[in-house]
Amino acid sequence: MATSTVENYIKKIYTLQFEQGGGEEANVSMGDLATSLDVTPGTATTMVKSLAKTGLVSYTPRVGVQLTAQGKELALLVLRRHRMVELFLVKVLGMDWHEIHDEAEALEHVISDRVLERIDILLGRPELDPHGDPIPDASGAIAERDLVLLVDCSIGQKVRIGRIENQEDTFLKYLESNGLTPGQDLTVVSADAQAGVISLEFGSGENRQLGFEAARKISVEVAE
Amino acid sequence: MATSTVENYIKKIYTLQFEQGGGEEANVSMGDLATSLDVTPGTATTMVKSLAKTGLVSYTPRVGVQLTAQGKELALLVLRRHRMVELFLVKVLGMDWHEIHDEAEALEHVISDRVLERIDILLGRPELDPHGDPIPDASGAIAERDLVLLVDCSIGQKVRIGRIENQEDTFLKYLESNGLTPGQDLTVVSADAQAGVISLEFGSGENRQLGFEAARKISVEVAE
DNA sequence: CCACGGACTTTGAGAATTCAAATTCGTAAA
DNA sequence: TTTACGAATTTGAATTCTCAAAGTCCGTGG
Repeated sequence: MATSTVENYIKKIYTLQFEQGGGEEANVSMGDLATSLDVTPGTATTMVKSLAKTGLVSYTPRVGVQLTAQGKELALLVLRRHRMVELFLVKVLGMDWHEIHDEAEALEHVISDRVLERIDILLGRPELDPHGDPIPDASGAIAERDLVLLVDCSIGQKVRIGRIENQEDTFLKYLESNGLTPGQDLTVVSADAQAGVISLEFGSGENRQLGFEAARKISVEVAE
Repeated sequence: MATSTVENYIKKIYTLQFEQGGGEEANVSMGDLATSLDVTPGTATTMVKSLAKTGLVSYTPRVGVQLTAQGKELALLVLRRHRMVELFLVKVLGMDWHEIHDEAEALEHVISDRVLERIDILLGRPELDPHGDPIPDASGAIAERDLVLLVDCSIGQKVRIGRIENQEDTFLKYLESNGLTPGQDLTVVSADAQAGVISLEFGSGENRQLGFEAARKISVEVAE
């Protein structure tokens, strides 16, 4: 079985390749990988070479890594465990939205299929984690969505918060206490490009202003 | 922080020293330790020497190991996590009593204090795990009980199942499907030393026979 | 067409954990 | 006492993961 370390590398390569990079074709550089895993470049190179030997990635020296089909499968499984655990911690254990990431980071490597399935049932086959990230299903499929940055929305659009791009603790805490969590429906009331402020209205009629800076950290689904 | 391996050694030394051995004074032999951890004796010796260096155990070559106060504290914390997780898996995730041990074995090393506290609250500050083993409280204290083997009980005694000494899957499965779980109240109706059979009565009036072999694997509290 | 700089790779080494095999210790029996 | 056996320890080596530092590759500016 894959060690925690291997799972972390594979997961990171996945997010770098598919969620921040250009998809199937994209190569993840050793530099980026090393930086985001907080190891030295030499360590990343060594590890990636060994991952390549086990068939989880394909590696071209001085170009980068890509996941193989097998690697992608593992990545999605780890992501599934991570996100399921996060949701579980919030929904079942009542933990705060902003304190769950590190817990999930540790738990994601030791959750068996059996436990995962139990949690999945308990939570009612959820599709999104508390950050709004999609949870791959047991076969590794992820529900695709069309997301745009809140800052790019035009006036009058009805939107639903999809995911939060920034995982900083203070930001999450702010959003949480202001009801700006994934799933929340909003209407863009106005946007002042000069002032850099966007105005939102909740279903309840309440209003809230957000700076462009913050509105760039929130992705939304636009209602048809 | 202690690695999983270190926690496993400390936990095993604890159970060997206190739960199967002679308590505070007892020395755990390298042989016993190695056997129950499924490593070679040389490995146990090496590891124990390094544990001694970190102050978790005191080690006398050719005599054995004992936990220091510090080691005992760690052992009780690990035991707390293990047992709490087991109970959690049964109570919250609805898993079967006999399939939880291995899961807990992995999870016990990655449960943070924060999560542990949440689970503790969710379960209502429980004192016993599903096998009937006491769960140390957050400060490491364990509720003491007076247990005797069911096989040693005399006729007419009212008893409550305290713990199951044998963790074999098939045995646990049998007990579970026959209602012989910790907490269950029973009366010893008769015992035939020649036949090696003991007869039990449930509160419901139902009766059940158990061989001495099995009755030696069940510990009970005797009602005053 | 070459030197530079930055990114990447290689190399040597160390920590943690393990095993197999050789050695040593202690004691119970002779 | 001396021996012999079983238990424990030591030794040498492998695995996995890591770092620091030295070496290599390659696109860019001159």
